[in-house]
Amino acid sequence: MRNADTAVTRTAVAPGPAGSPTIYDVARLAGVSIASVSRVLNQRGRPRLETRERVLDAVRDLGFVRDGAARALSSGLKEVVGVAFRRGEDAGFEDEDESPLFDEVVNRGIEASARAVGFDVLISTVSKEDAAIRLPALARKVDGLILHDNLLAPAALARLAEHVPVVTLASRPVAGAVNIRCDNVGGMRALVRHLVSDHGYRSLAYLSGHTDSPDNLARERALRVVARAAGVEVISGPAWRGDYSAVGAARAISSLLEGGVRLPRAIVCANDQTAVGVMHALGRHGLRVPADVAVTGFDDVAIARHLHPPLTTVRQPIRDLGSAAFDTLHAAIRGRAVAAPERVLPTDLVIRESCGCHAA
Amino acid sequence: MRNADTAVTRTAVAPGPAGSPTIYDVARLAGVSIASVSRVLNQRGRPRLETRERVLDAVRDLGFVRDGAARALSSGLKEVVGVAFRRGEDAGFEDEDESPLFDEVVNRGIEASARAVGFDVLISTVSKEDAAIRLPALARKVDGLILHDNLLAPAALARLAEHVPVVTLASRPVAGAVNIRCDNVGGMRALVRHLVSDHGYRSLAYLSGHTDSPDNLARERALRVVARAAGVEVISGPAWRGDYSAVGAARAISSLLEGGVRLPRAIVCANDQTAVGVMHALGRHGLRVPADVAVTGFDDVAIARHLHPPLTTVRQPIRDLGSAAFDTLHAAIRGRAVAAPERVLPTDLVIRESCGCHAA
DNA sequence: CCCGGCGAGGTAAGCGCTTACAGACAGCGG
DNA sequence: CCGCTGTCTGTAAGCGCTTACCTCGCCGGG
Repeated sequence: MRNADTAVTRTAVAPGPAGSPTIYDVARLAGVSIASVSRVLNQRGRPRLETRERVLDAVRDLGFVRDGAARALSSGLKEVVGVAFRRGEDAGFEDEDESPLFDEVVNRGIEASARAVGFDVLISTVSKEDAAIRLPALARKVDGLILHDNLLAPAALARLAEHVPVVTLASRPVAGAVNIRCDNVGGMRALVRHLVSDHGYRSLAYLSGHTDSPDNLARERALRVVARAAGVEVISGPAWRGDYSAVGAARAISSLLEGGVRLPRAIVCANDQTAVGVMHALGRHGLRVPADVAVTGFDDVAIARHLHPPLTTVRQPIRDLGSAAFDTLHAAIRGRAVAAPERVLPTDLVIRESCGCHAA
Repeated sequence: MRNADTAVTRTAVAPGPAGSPTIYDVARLAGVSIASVSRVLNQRGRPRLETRERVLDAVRDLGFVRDGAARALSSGLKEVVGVAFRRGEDAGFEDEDESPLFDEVVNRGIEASARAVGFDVLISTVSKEDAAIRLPALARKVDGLILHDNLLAPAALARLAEHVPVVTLASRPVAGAVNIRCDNVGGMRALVRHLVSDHGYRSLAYLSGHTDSPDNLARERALRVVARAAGVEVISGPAWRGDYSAVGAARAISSLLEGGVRLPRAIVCANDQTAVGVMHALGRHGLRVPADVAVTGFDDVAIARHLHPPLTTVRQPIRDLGSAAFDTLHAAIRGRAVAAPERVLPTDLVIRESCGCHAA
């Protein structure tokens, strides 16, 4: 009755959009109950072959696809994970950035893994200010959350994690939330040793990323530790502050150069984008890389290989970072697995030419 | 009863995730009915001030947020739009691309507009083969779809559009689906006229994008029309086929050069990424831009301004493309508005230096 | 003093699914 | 021939919300 009723109303009122067939329509056409339809669709029980076929035929004829909201409400699984990352706090957006590169690749990793198990990805850019309001709301539209950057203070994060599985990327582990990051220390150590031992450079500078990024902090610290141990000078100061972007880096280098500051033998950049900006600015001012100043990156983004000269950098398995984040989250969504509070992915030193090495 | 029941079960069984408070919990704590809670939350009717406050207090105390699936099922609005774009058909993914730039920026425009009305964005990359299966599924998780590239054949698209509002980007209008694109012809016309009339170049080549992209086709056609009218030679051939990516373009130029082909006075690229690759390859072979060969782009992506020399290109309001797509979709979701089958956004010629002009 | 009108709030019916439970029916042994 | 088992299918409850509809209490006017 309810069934016939709605069907009538529908075709009468809205023949266009909003008129998708329901499971009742399928059941009626197939001459079975909605339970049978659901069972066939979900492969539960052992429906008779004939039943199966009738249902499948009806599904095909009607072009029926289950409604996500109804399924989610009923089964308690939305099959959607939310991914939040920071964007557009300062600055208008015209010049804001030229490279969503890193996050974008991570997201692609997330998405690939998600699709493999039938999940979709709800992308949301959030500013740090409204994270406290937006994230809980986002949480109710998804089964779990992946947070880029460290969008939430530990306390707020822990509170959120009580209600929904949460995985953070390149942040710090917090009760209830697993953190995924790469081995910054190992990578940076290998890189600096190469510059110091193999090339014999005696002065370095670190052009930083966002100062509240754990990755950035860990990288800088590792550099300093190795440099100090080797008795190598580390030039630093407020002018050496970047923001992970090429424009920001170029700006920093230009103002350094125009201020007549002495440059180190090698500039170690917080990430590849920064290195792009640095090489660009250096080039503008007539400095050659690596002859005058060596430059290195971090991440091994696709462009790194195509720069002039090719960039020596530390490879992170960026895409894997995303896959790992999703897989961990998915495990948490499924059962109550997830042992370790943190998962660290390996990094590799990739030697190309910007450090002063020659192509083979 | 149901109410008390579930509450008890919950706190007993799952104190962690999955234990979000429901509207029943709020109602009980506030000492009102669920209808009142809902009314306060949705601002319907005129609840007494005291009722309002009790509800709001309870909501705050419990940290209650409405479940998206339940809301969607009940109200018929998911407040989510799906965005699908093509990715990873050919090639593994290691070298696949270096620039999600254009689509990414469009998506940001979509997201910004979506957030303004409380919508979220479900991102999904789809290959052309499984589009026919994945898109209908995606459609049932969202209120409307935005399709980048032309993922679906017109017939399939029209069928999909019968069930859910659809907006396409840079495609062709189809019954039931609105298309959003920019004024390719106007932009290209202005660009080619500048090269021909202002600079007097007598030979051009067009380094294409994907051959099944309507944008690409329109741009090439416009170029040919203007060139022919001016009696200017257009060099072409299978070697001039790119794929919108910098690596693809660099590869094309390199093989052209190594094949000893004569280059035109100016290379008009299908998009900015292509121009990046072209300039890079040209540089590698000792050719100067624009002295030996002029190069132009299309899109005016952020890097265009920072190239060496700065790129002359045609600006598309990329972000606006996304906003317009969302706004159009949103209108369709709301009521049955949406008159025109297509919306064309303006383009502007942006003259910088790669065409041969000098900086001011 | 009673009744109609009015407005706030409660009751309950769905939204389209999944699934526990019960019914129906066939095949079998006792 | 009855009852039991084991399959398959149907019935209906419920997921957490929104909202139509109705109740209740209060007020003013007749």
